[in-house]
Amino acid sequence: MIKTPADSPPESPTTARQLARDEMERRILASARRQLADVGPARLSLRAVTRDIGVASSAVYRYVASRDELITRLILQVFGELGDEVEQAAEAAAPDAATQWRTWATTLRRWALDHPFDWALVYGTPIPGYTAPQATIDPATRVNAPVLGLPGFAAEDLGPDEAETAASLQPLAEIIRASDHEPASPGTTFAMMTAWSAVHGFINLELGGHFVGAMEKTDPVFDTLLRRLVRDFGLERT
Amino acid sequence: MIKTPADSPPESPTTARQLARDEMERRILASARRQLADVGPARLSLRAVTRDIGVASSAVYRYVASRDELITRLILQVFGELGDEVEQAAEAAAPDAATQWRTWATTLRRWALDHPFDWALVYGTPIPGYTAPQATIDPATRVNAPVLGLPGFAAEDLGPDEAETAASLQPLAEIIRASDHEPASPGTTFAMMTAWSAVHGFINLELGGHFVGAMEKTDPVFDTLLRRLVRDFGLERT
DNA sequence: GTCTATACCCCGATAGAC
DNA sequence: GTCTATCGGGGTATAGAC
Repeated sequence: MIKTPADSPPESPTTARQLARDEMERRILASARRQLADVGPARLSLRAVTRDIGVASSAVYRYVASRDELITRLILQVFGELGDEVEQAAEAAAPDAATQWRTWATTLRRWALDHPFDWALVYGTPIPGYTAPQATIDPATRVNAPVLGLPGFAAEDLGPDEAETAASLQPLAEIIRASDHEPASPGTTFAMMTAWSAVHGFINLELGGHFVGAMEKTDPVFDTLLRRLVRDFGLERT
Repeated sequence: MIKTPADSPPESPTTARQLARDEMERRILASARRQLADVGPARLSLRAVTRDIGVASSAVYRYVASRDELITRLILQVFGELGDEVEQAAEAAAPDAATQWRTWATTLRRWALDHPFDWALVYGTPIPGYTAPQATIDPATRVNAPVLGLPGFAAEDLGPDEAETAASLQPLAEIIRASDHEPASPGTTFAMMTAWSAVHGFINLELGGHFVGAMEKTDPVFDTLLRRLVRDFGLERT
């Protein structure tokens, strides 16, 4: 893509226009993110965005088709940022399964505490009247990807009386297989869902203020929780 | 409080007025509950309530001081219903710790799945701009009360390197002590918080649709989760 | 691509007549 | 206790001029 001077003027009209468009989109999304913290996703308003960035209320429709589409783009952006975060943390951490898993969980919680409203947008109560389109699924799975294939994630197999549980977790096993990881036993998939639930539950209870009055500092308790999960799910043997 | 005929007419004016008032309050709260499912707590509207029950928009202010107060009364109502539910379930169940705890957790989840919007009001993402008053604390603790004093709730003690975790859980131990239960060790309070997190995490991930595509049936998985918690936290020995 | 203007809605809260 | 009227906001979305 080397341009000779004859090919185009130093600033081609297309490029300049595109730059302006990109900048406008950036401003819209940034303003919407700010609004998210103010009034929450359910009361996001396109007009408030236009007021915020100083354009006419109708101007925004050149960039965003509707309020719902704006929400979708916010979700994509948030999942993208959180996905980047956990990926970078995974790369920076030691490769053993125990460290990888604890890094993932602490990164998730740290990010949730630092961006509670963004977290709520994707993992909080669903927004009534809004249904996330299919396009949000892939970015969502990326957040969990770093721990999907961790070896040794299971302290024990499911018992013969837990066949129904094992069967119900087949889809997750299929996802793991499709991601080019070692096949996961029912004990593994069950352990993953359990650990996932425990982490999300702790984070959401903490964000909701439900620990106030029952817990002094939350960091050490979460840390102990992770240590137990690592031990109980056999991750420390790797 | 026996009334002779001379004391008051068959229907005293006070009583009739009070009955009408009660009925009106009932209608307001019922309509608001319906709205909760439609638009969510963030967009609850007093005007919509008045439209719904067929009175002038200003009439509602004789019964509710403000939108925030209506939300507070909804929260109190929801905690009340959920508290009744878990209490009744606890009474109907066998008294051993394992059964009591599993009953509590399954009742919680069943209620959440049956009343997802009511559940979200009290355990979902906080409503931006609204802060729950102190009066909501007691009804909230009643929901957890049935499992506060369960004996044997701890598989193991916290280690000496987990002193900070133990210290952080002191407030919970104090709550338990104040409720006339056996003193709870740090291992017990930690186990309680862990179990609580796991249950809430599962419920909220399920309600958020985050299990779709990864889990077929959720009931057996939750059941297995509870069995493991009971075993790991030493509840089955009682 | 931005603007004004517009159609047609929504809201919380209060004043004052009945 | 309920009403009408009102103040002073808010919103989605489109049409059409520039």
